[in-house]
Amino acid sequence: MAKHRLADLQLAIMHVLWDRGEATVSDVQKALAPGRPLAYTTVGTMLSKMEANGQVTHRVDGRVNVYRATLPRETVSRSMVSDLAQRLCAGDITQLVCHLLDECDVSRDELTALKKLIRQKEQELNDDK
Amino acid sequence: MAKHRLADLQLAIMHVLWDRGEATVSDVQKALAPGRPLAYTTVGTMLSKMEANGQVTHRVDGRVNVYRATLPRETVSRSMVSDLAQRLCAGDITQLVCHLLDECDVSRDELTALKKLIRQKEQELNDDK
DNA sequence: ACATTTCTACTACCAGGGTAGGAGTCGCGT
DNA sequence: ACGCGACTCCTACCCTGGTAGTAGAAATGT
Repeated sequence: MAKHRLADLQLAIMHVLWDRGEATVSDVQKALAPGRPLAYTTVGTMLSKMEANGQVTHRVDGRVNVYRATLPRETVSRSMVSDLAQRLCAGDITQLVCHLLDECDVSRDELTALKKLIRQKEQELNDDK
Repeated sequence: MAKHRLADLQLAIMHVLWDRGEATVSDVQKALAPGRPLAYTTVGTMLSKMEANGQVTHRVDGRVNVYRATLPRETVSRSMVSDLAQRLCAGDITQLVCHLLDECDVSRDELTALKKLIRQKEQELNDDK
């Protein structure tokens, strides 16, 4: 599978696009503004570059461009996570999760959710074979 | 905590350094060669840049430079993982692990190891409060 | 009708990663 | 003594992300 490695700002923009389905430059700028105030043109430029990279497309609506992500969130997330897993610990998932649990403080609920997730995965393994 | 975001080649180099403790340019080059053949000077240049970034140091041994990572593997791993977690799903660990399990195919053993990990983490949570 | 806002499009610039060539040095084998 | 190989150092490029200014068009308010 292709590696969709998005940089910082690009990822932030994608999140906006994913959240709303479509967005204009100014939509994106406003959405990013708290925590990341950028010039209007900065956002526009980035969106153009991203279109050149094939990460987004736009359609014209009147005189504004409306952008849309070309890839679903899931695809990108998975790709980036597994990419990091490869580069960081040669695909050793256990180790990665270990770091994750160590670094961020996980709540009890999250742990419970994780356990459920794992059981589910085990189930799938059993079904497959 | 500081964000130690290492790029591709940088990470690959760090792995070599972490594995052997110390290494010369040619050590690194040779270690990288299968799968990533690079000019001797390329490796040297990168190492210099990394020294400028504070990621490695070197000591002089005779007429060769011997490089060493300034940060332990664990620190970098944790930092990069949690960094990605932030950027990708606003710190939602569960979701991240979910992607991880979906993308890479996990073995039964890994699942078992993960379960153990989680139980351990739950224990810690209990002890703390 | 004119000034103001709102957009797009184009251009520019810097930083950092990635890659490598050339110059000069030092030691070693023959 | 000399050439060769191994090294370091410096310089140079290209690409991409990130940031923004300027020009010009189009809608909008008054």
